[in-house]
Amino acid sequence: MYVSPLLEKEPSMYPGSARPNNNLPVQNFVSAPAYPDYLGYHPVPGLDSHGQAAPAWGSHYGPQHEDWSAYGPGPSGAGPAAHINASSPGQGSYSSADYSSLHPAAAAAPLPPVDTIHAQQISPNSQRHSSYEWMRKTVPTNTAGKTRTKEKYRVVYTDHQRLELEKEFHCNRYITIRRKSELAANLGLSERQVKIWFQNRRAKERKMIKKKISQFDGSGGSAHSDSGSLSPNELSNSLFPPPHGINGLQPNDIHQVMVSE
DNA sequence: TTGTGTTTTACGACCTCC
DNA sequence: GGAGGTCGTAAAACACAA
Repeated sequence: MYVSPLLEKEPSMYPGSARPNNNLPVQNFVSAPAYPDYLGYHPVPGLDSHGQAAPAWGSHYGPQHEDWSAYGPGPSGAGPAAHINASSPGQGSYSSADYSSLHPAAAAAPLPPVDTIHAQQISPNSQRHSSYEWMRKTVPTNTAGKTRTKEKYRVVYTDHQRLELEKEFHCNRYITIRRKSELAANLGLSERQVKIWFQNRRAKERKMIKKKISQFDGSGGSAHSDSGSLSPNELSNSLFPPPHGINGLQPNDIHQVMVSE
């Protein structure tokens, strides 16, 4: 089973969904290859003993999405994030400058060389890291995971939690029951939280696709012809079809079967 | 410092599938 | 009926401009 080496180091980091003190040893993220660009994240087949080896991005879910580019430019050096990134090379930004789901060719292109990734990762380009500031340490003052129905409206997930969730999302848009359990256990989140995170993450992706499409439409770009008469939702669904068979095989499982054979 | 806009968690309503 | 899906929304967290 895939357990991040990082997670193994902190199996009980966060009881419940509690926001831990931000004394997270994020420096340890060096083992997370480098996420300046999720194109650079290739799931290692051996990482997941139950065959969760992530498929090539586009195999089941279509090409990667432009939103990965949103993870860059990362807080690499400036601003409040600097203090952690300086010591956590593995926590670079998720920048993917050229990446766009609307450009399948980009997804089909070979992965950028490591040097490129590294160059992006350490790029000082950090003018706007607001939206993706999650790479940095954030507010720590929560106690145990509290929700709207409890004492506190919401918690802020740690960088570590988000990173691992993003990694999983990068591999698979839809998480399997097993992986959900594993992630929840490893990250100190509830399975419900993991599920909702994925739901929200997909929603975010759809939103970004929609936005992208509207931009194309607005600019009268020829790209419109590619999606033809597809609505944003249709396009999104065609790229990332929802799984069928909730408790049965999901796309991930199907892939697992294919891989294992 | 404050106002504003965006992003992030979390939930409810409703739907589909088994 | 229960699980998970999307969609819409609330509100906290956050960044940034004035």
